[in-house]
Formats: sequence, structure tokens, C-alpha cells
Amino acid sequence: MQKVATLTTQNQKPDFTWLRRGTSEIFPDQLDSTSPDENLEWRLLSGDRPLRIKLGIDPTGADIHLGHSIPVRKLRAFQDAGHTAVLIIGDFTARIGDPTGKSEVRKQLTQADVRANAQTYLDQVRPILDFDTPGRLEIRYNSEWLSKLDLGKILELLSTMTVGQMLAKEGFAERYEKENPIYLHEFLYPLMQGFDSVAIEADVELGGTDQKFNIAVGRDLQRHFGMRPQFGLLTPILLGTDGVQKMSKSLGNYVALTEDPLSMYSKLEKTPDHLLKQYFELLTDLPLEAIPENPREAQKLLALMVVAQYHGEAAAKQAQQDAIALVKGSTTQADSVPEFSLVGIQFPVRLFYLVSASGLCKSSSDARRQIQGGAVRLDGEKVDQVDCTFDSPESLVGKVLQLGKNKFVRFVMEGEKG
RNA sequence: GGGUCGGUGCCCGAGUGGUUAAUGGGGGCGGACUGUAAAUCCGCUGGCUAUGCCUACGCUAGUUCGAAUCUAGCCCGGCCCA
Repeated sequence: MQKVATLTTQNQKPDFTWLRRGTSEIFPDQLDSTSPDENLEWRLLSGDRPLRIKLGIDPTGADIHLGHSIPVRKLRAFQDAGHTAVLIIGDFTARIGDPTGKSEVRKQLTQADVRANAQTYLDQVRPILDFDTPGRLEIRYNSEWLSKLDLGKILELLSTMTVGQMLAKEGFAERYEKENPIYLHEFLYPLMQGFDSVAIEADVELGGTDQKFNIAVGRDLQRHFGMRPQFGLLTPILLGTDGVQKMSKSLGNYVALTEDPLSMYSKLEKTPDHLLKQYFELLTDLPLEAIPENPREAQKLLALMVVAQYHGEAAAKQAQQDAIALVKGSTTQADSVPEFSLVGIQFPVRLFYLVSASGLCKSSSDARRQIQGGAVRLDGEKVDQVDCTFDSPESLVGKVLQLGKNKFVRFVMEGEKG
């Protein structure tokens, strides 16, 4: 408290651009207040102890993408400022499925699915978070406290909210309007997420803007249980590479954190112009005034910087070289083209089968169509004969098969079929 | 529980006994153009190592030479009533 007093007399605060960058809302946020209950910056300055910064993730799928990385990056920023990141794996809540942003019921996952996903999540956020500095990271599974709630406690949670309040929530309201089903257990989701905040005594909860309702419920519950309510810090929902809809796996407009450097680079260097600024702001630490004027240059720099975060600088530069080489048609120069082993392929083999078996196309029927449509190249030469046949692996090894502008594989002879 | 309307391909949505994977739109993929962008134009859009075969209109049985289209039962959803 003494520290606060000092700062108050000086009437100036340290630089909080790291806090505000890429933040769409903080609440409560009384800008002219110096109360640590109404202004997060003052709370951060109160300095009595490291704050507990909560971020919940639902292990509902295997891959996380750049959109998911945004609140995680913000969490890292708090770590760097000396606070404690509390990463909550929603192993219990995942089994219900967050109804947020969904126009229909989500399927419930089994415990086994959830467990398996949780570990891959942790592996994927490893490059973003500080796992090493003692006291900076706490990983908790919410089944730890949620599975112990008895009916009495559940009733207590339920009685803090009205149906009207629930229905005010965007997703529910929409579904109710559209006369789509809403199941009662879905009403429990915001309360459980809110109870997480109670259980871990969160000071701040991070989340996308779609999480506002759930985070606000957390505040209500903390107050209900006699705790100081957490702050909410909302980050924007990242638009996908199509530039229109939010990034999501089911829409196919995403860049996964586990993607290989070349495909990550290829996708990001095509980032729509109007998204460039936002992508830089949310996915890199580059000062905004340093973004190149020329959109093409900006795309390249963005791709380079993001790939470097997940694969290292050397791999990023290699990916850029390869991307350039591939476009020029000198496919043999590119090192990071994924390999496809011809071991296990029966010869003679026809082209359409190769295109499908190598994973370039989703099916052999699709492969035929693509070939007929002139989309397939072998070492840069267009091949539009579906029945073009190869008698032996020797004629293919080392060559690069290409679909469209961005999909490539190089034939090799080693390894398992795949 | 009762009444009623409805369940079609990735999504929306036509189709109410008969050449045909099934109109149209969206989305997606590919081609041209370009800055590997946007906009625009064009093509493709069930599966199968495939001149043919297989699976598709909630599920299951029927009626028919023949059904997504007719009948019955079941499952699921919306609304109204209780």
C-alpha cells in the first residue's frame, strides 16, 4: 500500500502498453479511478503480491490455432510482469461443452477424449508460456473441485441467477429466437466456469470477447462467496485466414500451432490486407508503427515472425526461402516440402491414386477431378491425364507432386507408407 | 403426456412415384487475372487403384416393376396445450 501511495503522489503510472495492446475490453475499468477494485492498472501497482491470472481452456479438440493463442499470449505478458498464470484445463466442463457462440448443442466428450486432448494442449502452449520460472505458472484441472460439488452446492450456484439473465446471453438468446433446442445442463456451464474463479481465487480472468458473460458470472459468484471480484480482460476474436469469419477449425480458415513451418508460412503470407494490422497487433510484439507500408512486405514479415515463434528463426527463414522457390517452380530446391514415402505403393500406379494417397486430395475421386481441372503438377510440369501411369518408384523418387499453389509432397523411398 | 409442424448432400434449401448422386444458393477447391491479396470471370464440388461398381434424402420394416417422394412403427427437434 505504501507503494501505491508513493505512486499516487507522483501521479504517474509505469508503461502499461503491454496490458492494453490487443485488448478489446477490461472490466471494471474506471479510467479516472485510483481504486484497485475499479482499475486494473492500479491493482497491478498495489504490489502486495503477484496477482493470479486465470485462463481456462477446454480440451475439446486436438489442435489449437492462432486464435486460441491470443489470450495465451496475454497470459504470458502477465507472467513477464511478475504475476502468476493459472491455466485451467477444463476437463470437467469440456464434458458439457461451452454453449458460447454455438448455434447448436455441443456433443459431450468422454473422459478419455478429454484427458488425451489436455496433454496435447499443454505441449502446444509450451512455446508461448513461461514454464520455467518458479511461481509463474500453475496448471489446474477443474474436475478437482467441480466433481466434488454436491446437489446442495449446485443449487446454491443455480440460485444466484435467473432464467432471464441466462437467456440474455447472446448464444442462448439467438437459439431461443431461432427455436433451436437449449438443454438445461448448458445453463450450468457459465456457473461452473465462474466457480473455477472462486476455486482458484482469480484476480483477473482472460478470455475472448465472447467470454464476457461467463467472466462476469465469475465476478458475481466470487462476490457471493465473499471474495474480491476478479477483473475481466477480453481479447478480440481473431478472424480466420479467409478474412471474414472467426478463425475456427471447422471452418478450415485456421493456422494450427503444430503446423509445419512451410504450410504455416504459406498461409500467413496470404493474410488479407485488412487483417494485417490486427494480426501484427495480436500475434506479434512488433511495435505497430514498425509495420511495413507495403502490404506484400507486411505479409512476409508477419509470416516470418509468427513462424519464428513456434519453430525458431532458422526454420522460419528456411520456410520463406522454400515458399519463394516453390512459386518460381524450382521445386527441387525446397527442403521443407513434406515427404511422402513410396514404400507400400503398388506399381504400376496411376497418377490419381498417388495424388490421393499422398494426402494432397481428400479422396481419389477428388484427385481425378483436380487432375482434370489442371491443378496437378509434377516437378512443375502440369499433368492433366488422369490415367498417366508410372511403372516403378525410380521414376518418381525426388520429384515433387503439387496441387494448386500451396500443397506439395516430395516422393521418397524410405520409411513407412504415409 | 396430448395436439401440431418438421428431420434432404459441408450449410441453407428445392423436390411429393419413374431417364440422372438429386434444381438453386452459400461455402470450399481448382483455373485465368493479380501483389501467392481483393474484386471479376470460368470449371469442379458422394465414395472406390474405377470404361464399371458401391453408398446416399432421420432409423427400421412394408406397398410397388420402380420411392427422397406412399404406408406403419420407432428415434430426434420446434411450437401450442397440460
